[in-house]
Amino acid sequence: MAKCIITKLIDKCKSKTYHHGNLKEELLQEALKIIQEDGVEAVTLQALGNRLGTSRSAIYRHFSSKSDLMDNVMMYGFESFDSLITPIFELKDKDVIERLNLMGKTYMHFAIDNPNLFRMLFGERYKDLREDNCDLNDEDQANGYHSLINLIIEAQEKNIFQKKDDALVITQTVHAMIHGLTILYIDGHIDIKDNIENVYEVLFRTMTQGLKK
Amino acid sequence: MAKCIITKLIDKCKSKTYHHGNLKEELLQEALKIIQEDGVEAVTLQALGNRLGTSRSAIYRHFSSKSDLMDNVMMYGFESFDSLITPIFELKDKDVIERLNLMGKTYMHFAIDNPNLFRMLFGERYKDLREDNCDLNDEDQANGYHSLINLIIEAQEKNIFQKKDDALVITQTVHAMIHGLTILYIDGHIDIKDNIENVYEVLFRTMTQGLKK
DNA sequence: CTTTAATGTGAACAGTGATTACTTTTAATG
DNA sequence: CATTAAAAGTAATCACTGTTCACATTAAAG
Repeated sequence: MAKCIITKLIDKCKSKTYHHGNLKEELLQEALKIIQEDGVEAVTLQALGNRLGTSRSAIYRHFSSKSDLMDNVMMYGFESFDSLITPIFELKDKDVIERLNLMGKTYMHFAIDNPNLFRMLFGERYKDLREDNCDLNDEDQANGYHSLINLIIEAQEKNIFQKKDDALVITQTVHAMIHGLTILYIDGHIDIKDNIENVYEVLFRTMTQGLKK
Repeated sequence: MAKCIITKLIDKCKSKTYHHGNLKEELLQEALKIIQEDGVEAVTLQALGNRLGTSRSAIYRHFSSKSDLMDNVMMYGFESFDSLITPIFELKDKDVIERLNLMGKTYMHFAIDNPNLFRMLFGERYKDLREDNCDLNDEDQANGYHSLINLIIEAQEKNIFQKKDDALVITQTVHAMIHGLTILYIDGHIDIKDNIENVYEVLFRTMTQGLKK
């Protein structure tokens, strides 16, 4: 009798089967939500357990450590980032500068929409990950960078950008410029009262002007 | 007798007076050292206590919290950063571009020499600090930024940089570009085999070229 | 001196990630 | 179908974190 009520309560709480179905997937999604809402430091095993109706140690049935879970979260993040960026390079009807501009704007707005995730993806942590887990490096970063390099090479071949500097170095220059504005903005080092779109426009114009043939 | 030996041991350990003299100052310096050596996350009250020969709770006689201590560490960091940057703007014998170039190089090399401190100073944390503690904002950042704006204005007045865009916006553009290269490099997103000085040179040339009259 | 204020300590507390022995549920096998 | 083996979740525990508080010690002021 008593057990019946308890069981019912548990059912209500979990609102699912007792073995929770796909806890692994939900852990990743919930971690992403917490990162979005309250930042990466708010992702705690307790918080995850509370929000998913499990104990905090349940995680260790699906990930070897919290670090392991966070690494998987980052892979999700990179996929979501890539799914925005990659299609841009396929827009062959738009000219090179337009595509580059769209890439830059998309890069910045992904960061504005997902500041905490962006910091995680492009911050220091990724460096450690590269050393241990080569999957991310080869697949995700190289993928995005490869497309960007090709865009720069195309610009050089069409005599829009100068050719005296190496395409890779120019690619790094372009990335650095756009990334700098992005990270300074989301970290609050550019005053809110200034129109970020305006600063972006000046930066992008300065960049393309400076790279011209 | 026994006490004598113990006292001697304690003296040997602490190698100073029992009331430690200037623990506040040493806490700040030691925290800076730990940040330099092992990163900001290695700064722990236990670690500080061990290295200075005190208990971890001794800190609370000098700072209201660890956060408070870290804020003071940041003020030290900003001072050290400013002492490198500010003199550059006074070199009136060098032309505007030279001063700007020196500023950019100094900015980047400060970060290369003190990556963990740099991340702390120009990362997300500072945003929170600005809201609470206005001292830092008004004194440090505004100070550095003010000098840079004046340099940009000088470049505009001498017809070296274009005048159609606002000096503040150009200043933010310049900062973003140099900061972007800097942070990408120290966070390991630019391959080590590439010569960072070379990428800097291309970036700086692109920037000044793009800002020309 | 004596008193008072400043400074350092050790024990406690709640929170963190992690490990362990244990239970429950699912799935596979005879 | 019943039994067994594997998978999945839990509670207790550990070492660590920052923080607080009652207490001890030292320095300074009266």
